[in-house]
Amino acid sequence: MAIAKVEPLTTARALRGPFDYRLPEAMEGVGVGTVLRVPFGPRRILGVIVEIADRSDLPPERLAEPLEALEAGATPELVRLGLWVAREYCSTPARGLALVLPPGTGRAGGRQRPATDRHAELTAAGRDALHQGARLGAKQRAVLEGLEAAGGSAPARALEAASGASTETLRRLAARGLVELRLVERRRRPESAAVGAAHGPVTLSPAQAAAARAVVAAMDSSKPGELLLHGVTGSGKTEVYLAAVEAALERGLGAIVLVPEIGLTPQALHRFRSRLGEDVAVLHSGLTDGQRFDEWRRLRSGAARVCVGPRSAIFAPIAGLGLIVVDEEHDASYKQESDPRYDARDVARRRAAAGGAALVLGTATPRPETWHSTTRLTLTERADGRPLPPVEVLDMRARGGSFSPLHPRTRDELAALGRSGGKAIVLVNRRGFQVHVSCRECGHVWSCPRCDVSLVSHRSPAALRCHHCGHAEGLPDRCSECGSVGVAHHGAGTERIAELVAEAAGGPPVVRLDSETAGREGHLAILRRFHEAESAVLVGTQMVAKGHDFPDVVLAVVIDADATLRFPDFRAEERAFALVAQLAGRSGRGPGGGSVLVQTLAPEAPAIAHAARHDAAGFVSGELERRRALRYPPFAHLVRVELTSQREDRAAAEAAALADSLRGSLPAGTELLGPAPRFRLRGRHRRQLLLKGAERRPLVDAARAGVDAAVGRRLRDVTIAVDVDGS
DNA sequence: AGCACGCCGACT
DNA sequence: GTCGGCGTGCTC
Repeated sequence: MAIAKVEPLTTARALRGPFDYRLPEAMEGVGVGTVLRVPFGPRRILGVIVEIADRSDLPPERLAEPLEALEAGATPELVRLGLWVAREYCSTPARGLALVLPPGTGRAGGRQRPATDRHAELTAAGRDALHQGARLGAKQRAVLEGLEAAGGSAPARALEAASGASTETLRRLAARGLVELRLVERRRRPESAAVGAAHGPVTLSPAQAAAARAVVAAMDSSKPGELLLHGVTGSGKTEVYLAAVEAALERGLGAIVLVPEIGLTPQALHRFRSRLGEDVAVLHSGLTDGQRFDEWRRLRSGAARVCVGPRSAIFAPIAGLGLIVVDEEHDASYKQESDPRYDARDVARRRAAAGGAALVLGTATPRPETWHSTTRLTLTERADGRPLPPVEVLDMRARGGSFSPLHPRTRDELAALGRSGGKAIVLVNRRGFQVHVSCRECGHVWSCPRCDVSLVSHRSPAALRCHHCGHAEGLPDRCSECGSVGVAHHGAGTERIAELVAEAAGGPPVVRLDSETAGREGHLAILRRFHEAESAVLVGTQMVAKGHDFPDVVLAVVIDADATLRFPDFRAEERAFALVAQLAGRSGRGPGGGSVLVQTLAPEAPAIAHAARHDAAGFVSGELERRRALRYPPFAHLVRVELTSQREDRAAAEAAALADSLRGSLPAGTELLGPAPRFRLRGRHRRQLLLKGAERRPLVDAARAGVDAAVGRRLRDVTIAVDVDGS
């Protein structure tokens, strides 16, 4: 008797599967990864088969049979991967498995099915009727003629439109056996950018060709391993990926290409599509549910063998993977910030190792961890042969009473741009440039009612907004505490910087790109506006430094480059370095060359100084020394356990209880820090515990044991999430 | 998580 | 007497 071990798809931490079900003989094609609808107590729920066994520990009379098997499910390999994610990040099997199932599975009303069109097909009898003068109505004749002209088969909708016939006409013809009506699957195809001529492979430079050969050699070896493709901005890493993906396809293997969330522009997609055609499927948040489901199925069935997408595309259902590429591997969007808090780069490493695929991590600004542990391939030149632009560091300290956020050199360069044309990008490091509002009389600061942060002042539309939860309220005209009418604004926001930039540059239009304008107009529409302008300045936050390539940018400016450094985060240094280096790489990609200005209060900080010299190797080796000295990853590991609740006392009590139970079972050499309060977010009070130790495995095991014990005590209204080596 | 069961107080 | 509060246990 076949027994299916089924993990129920509920969000509950307390529900511990798997549960055994008896598989009836009649249920065919069922195996590990199949999604079943099963009776569960008085309810019916969905579950995933995680194992097929030939016996159960339970007496047969207690076993129930599944009600139904869903058509689309995951592969056994992906079930293992999903369960691994659940364990590794101390989540639940259901949440790990949800990542590898068809999109929408288990969500209320989210279950997708293929879209179909009714098609009519001319039968032999229909052809005879048409030519041998059978009795036919005018509309019936028109339909049959239309069908014959279309080669014998056509969508019913088109026939009806062309002949003026109704659905009823077709149904009558079908009843007489003159046509056959069938449902034909229709693919809901994601939109692609305007299609130009499919450009074939470009000629690779010697360095690109050598890198591609190394990737292919790895793919062909019995133990492919991992490679870091460290190429300066503009060195043509994408061409190396494309060559490697083509090699994988030639070998009958599949590939996954991960890109940062914001990097998945239609242009980037189009490049893969025009080169690899229908072999490419895309999975990203901009698709409709139907499109996502159809793309998933194309991968599952093998109709597409390459998946391009953000973080979650690491779970693409591709059998026979030969290659995984992580483009811009330093990008923070590879980390999921909700439970399970997985890191797609670590999942990629796991999947590549388990499936015998090669892993390529590409970037101009490698993370210290990757640099430390991965064989390097290097592209030192830009693909067009142009030099990297010179970077000038502007010291913003002690500027003789001038408090303009723009350095005089910045103003001069913008003015020069205004006179001679061309484009500039100005990156406003958001963290240093938010405007908060306080009372001049009593010092009252306007803050979010649901989060413990100050509200940020916006001018158009005028409002105070919370950047964490989206709360918005009108600008105050008097203090809610003391009634004073003196309300002070502190700091200069992106709006203010954009005004100052427009002033300095004179003529050219200023295009603002931040989360606010992107939400209103759309990120791509704004970039397009900038792209199409003759001369313009793009002013905005982090997103101006990502995922695009404008050849006519001659000036890049970073405002307050070190703001990132002033935050207590062990990744602050690498983030500041990447930010400046990535933005610097946007300038001077055209014949006119370019320059970069970096405004900072910390010109000597290693992250700034190395970025100014385009010296990634120097930065990373120094940063690794610092990490070693301070015992940070990759030389030690951090596991963060976060407890949240609407009720502060519950969060505090559970955090204290969890700390107690952890203290009793900590591996030797492990530190436990906390519980520490974290600022309230979206109305939820938070407490955090931090485990620090030399080895990752015992830390994760201890955290999981602690979480399981807490669940055993009943968490009620407290939720727990575990973050491994995050920040 | 749901849902049933059961054991207690405060209403018609 | 019984309606309903939520603490406890169970789901193959």
